[in-house]
Amino acid sequence: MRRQPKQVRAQITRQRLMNALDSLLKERDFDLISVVEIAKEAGVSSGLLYSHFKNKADFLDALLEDYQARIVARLETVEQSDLMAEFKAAGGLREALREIAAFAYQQLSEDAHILRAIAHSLKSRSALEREDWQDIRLRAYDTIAPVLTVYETELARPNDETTAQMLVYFFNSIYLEELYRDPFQSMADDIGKDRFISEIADFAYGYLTTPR
Amino acid sequence: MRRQPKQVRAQITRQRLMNALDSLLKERDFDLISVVEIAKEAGVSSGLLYSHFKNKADFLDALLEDYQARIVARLETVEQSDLMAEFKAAGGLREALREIAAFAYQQLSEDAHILRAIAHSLKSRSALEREDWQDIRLRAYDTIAPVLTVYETELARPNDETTAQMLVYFFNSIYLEELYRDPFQSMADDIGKDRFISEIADFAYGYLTTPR
Amino acid sequence: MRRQPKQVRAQITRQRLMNALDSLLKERDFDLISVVEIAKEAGVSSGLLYSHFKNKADFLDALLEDYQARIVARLETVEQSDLMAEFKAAGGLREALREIAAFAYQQLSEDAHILRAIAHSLKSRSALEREDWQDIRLRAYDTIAPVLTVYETELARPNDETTAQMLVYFFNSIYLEELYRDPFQSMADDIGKDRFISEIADFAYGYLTTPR
Amino acid sequence: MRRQPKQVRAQITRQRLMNALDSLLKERDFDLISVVEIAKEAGVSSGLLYSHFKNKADFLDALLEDYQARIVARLETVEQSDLMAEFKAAGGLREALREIAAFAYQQLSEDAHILRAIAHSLKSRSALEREDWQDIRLRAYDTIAPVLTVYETELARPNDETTAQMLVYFFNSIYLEELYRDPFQSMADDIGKDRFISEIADFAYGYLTTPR
DNA sequence: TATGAATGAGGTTTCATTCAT
DNA sequence: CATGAATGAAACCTCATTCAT
Repeated sequence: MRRQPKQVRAQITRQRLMNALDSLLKERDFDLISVVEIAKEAGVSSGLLYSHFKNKADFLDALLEDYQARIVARLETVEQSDLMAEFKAAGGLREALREIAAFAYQQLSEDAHILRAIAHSLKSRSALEREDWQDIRLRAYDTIAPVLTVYETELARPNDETTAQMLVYFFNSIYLEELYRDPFQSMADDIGKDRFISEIADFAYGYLTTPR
Repeated sequence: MRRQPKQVRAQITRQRLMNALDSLLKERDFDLISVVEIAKEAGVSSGLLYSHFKNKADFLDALLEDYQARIVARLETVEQSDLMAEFKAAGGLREALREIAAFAYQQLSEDAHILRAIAHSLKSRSALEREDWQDIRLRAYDTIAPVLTVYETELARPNDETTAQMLVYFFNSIYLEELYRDPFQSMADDIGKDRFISEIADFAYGYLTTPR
Repeated sequence: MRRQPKQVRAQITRQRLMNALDSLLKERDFDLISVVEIAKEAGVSSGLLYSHFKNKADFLDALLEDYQARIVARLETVEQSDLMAEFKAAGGLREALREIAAFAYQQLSEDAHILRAIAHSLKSRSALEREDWQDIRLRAYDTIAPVLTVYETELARPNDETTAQMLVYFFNSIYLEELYRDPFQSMADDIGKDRFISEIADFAYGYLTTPR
Repeated sequence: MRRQPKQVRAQITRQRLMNALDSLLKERDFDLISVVEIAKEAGVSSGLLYSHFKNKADFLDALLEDYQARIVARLETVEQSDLMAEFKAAGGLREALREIAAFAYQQLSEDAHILRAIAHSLKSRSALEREDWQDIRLRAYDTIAPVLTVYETELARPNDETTAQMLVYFFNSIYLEELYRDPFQSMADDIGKDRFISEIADFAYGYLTTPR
């Protein structure tokens, strides 16, 4: 077996560590995950983590940065995707919002653990570093805005930045609470996931179609 | 069983410990607060905590139980208060919802750290013990339902349990995210607290006045 | 109810503390018994212990000294008792030794916990203080010696100090091990208490009736 | 399951920890020895103990298990050794018992601290786990029995299990008391070690040669 | 690069002892 | 005398981090 070129091998290790942490974050808070556990999950030694990252916090940062890049790429993709076309071709605003609500739910299901980690991590940071994350909110707004424009006639509210931001904020907050809440308190479990999403879409629809 | 201090001095100390924890929970998760810190904040020695509570977890439980009793009492008070009368005497549903939204925001501002601690604590508990907390959600629903009834003619949605529950859930989720989020991501800071509350009330109003 | 005279009241408390410790020593080593436990068992407050004794170790010392006085008194009593007469009037040396063995076993059953505590306590003491305990061994020898004299014709060994001391030592060691050993290793449980005592008496009998 | 160190270095450290504990047990009860002390004695940091053993109790268990294996091996060795041949070729039962008594004393001198630790440890165990230790008693009996058979004509007592067990029990109890007792109470110090052993052998000899 | 043994600071908890009441 | 709240040293244990191999 030929040895992997050093750089490539290091890249692979780095990725395995990242995946390991990502995986463990789905079940536990970052603080409750030990370096040894991450290493074991990644199938490498714990010391190796410190060849790749300055320390444990820095490791989490790296994961979050990677995620950031990925989510920006994904949002860009969405903007030009069939999905976007579908949103625009829906029967009307209500229908479009239901699709958006379902899409947002699905996206956030996948990323909830990361977003929680971000929230957690942001508490120990300077204001400066936060800007990148604020960018993402703006991007999400850029994605929603064009769809709203398509159904502008149905809107009772100005199709401005605040409106779009409130929508993004709304979906984010509701879903993150839902997804990170323990199962026994979940609305989605109480009334069914689809019904839940539909009700959430109705909040958004009602908001948009009621004059300010 | 947690022991029931008989002496006045002990009661005072117990309260100081509780207040210290309550205060620290406003800035940090329970897991990140050390017993020594709590004791220092309370102005007592660390060992003393263990004459009042079996261990650190039990200490948090005691705080949450106290809070539970307080919140139940408060909800009962609200049900018969002038506030309730005000809600019912508002100019209409929209006006009532704004008042409710403002009231809910103010209440949750005070309790957000405790509710976070509850969510955190619930993760390590049996289903049985959760029931008390579910009761509280039902109580909140009992508080909102009568107000909705007053404005029943304005509702496009059935004035049933699901509707009221969605409302409670909505306020809870949105506000908890807002209040526990770090300030740099806060909508209330971006657009102003009153405007934020007003927008949130509009989500609720739109939801209620749009046919299902 | 008239208040007890101070001195008497203090004496009673002291005795209750002593009894509490004595009682607890039957189930646990001194180190594993907390001051609070002793106080609770005695029905007094923990601080009170320190009005009567300098510290925890001093408290044990006091108990042991009391025991010492009691045992000396008891040995004196035995020397002039019917029991002694019985030993001397037994059918022969073997019979006498069986009675002595049974008596010693019964006495040590009652005192095993104290003797253990003594052994434990002696490890942290100066040689000087030990003398009192050596006295007791001599006393026990004084008790046995006259009985041996009665059956002197049966002895194959000189009726001297060493012989008597070996006997005392023998009973002490065997019984203390037996009584303090955990039940699953006990010979008395394996072959029956009476049989065990009889075998032990036979060791003594064989020892005494075999020429040096 | 205790983990099985794979690396040589780890094995050495493990042994150093074991030796350190073994050494400290010679002067103090396990409960009175702190983890920090053990680590200091072993020349390592305290935390390291926990990479080798689950906790302090588990650490003692490991030591005892190692000892158990060693003692079983040793008993097997004795059974086929020159020593055994010597016992059998002694001038007679009395001579043989003196040799056995001396041998047992020497063995127990080396192991007294461990046997004390076992006794102590057994108090917090289930009956099941004790069986291994009972095996050892039986093994000791197996070692003595063949010697007794050689001198069967001198025995006045049946050469059966009870007899052999009483002998093992006798040596164990007497010697453990003697060796663990503090020096100022020791018979061996009072009358000389060899004399003491000789007297002890005489107890055994008298027991065996006196009809039941 | 990679390993995992080793470190040591820091966390929770216990308990003998003191002291205000 | 008596109480029990309060103290603080010391115990066990965890885990991020370092470093010899």
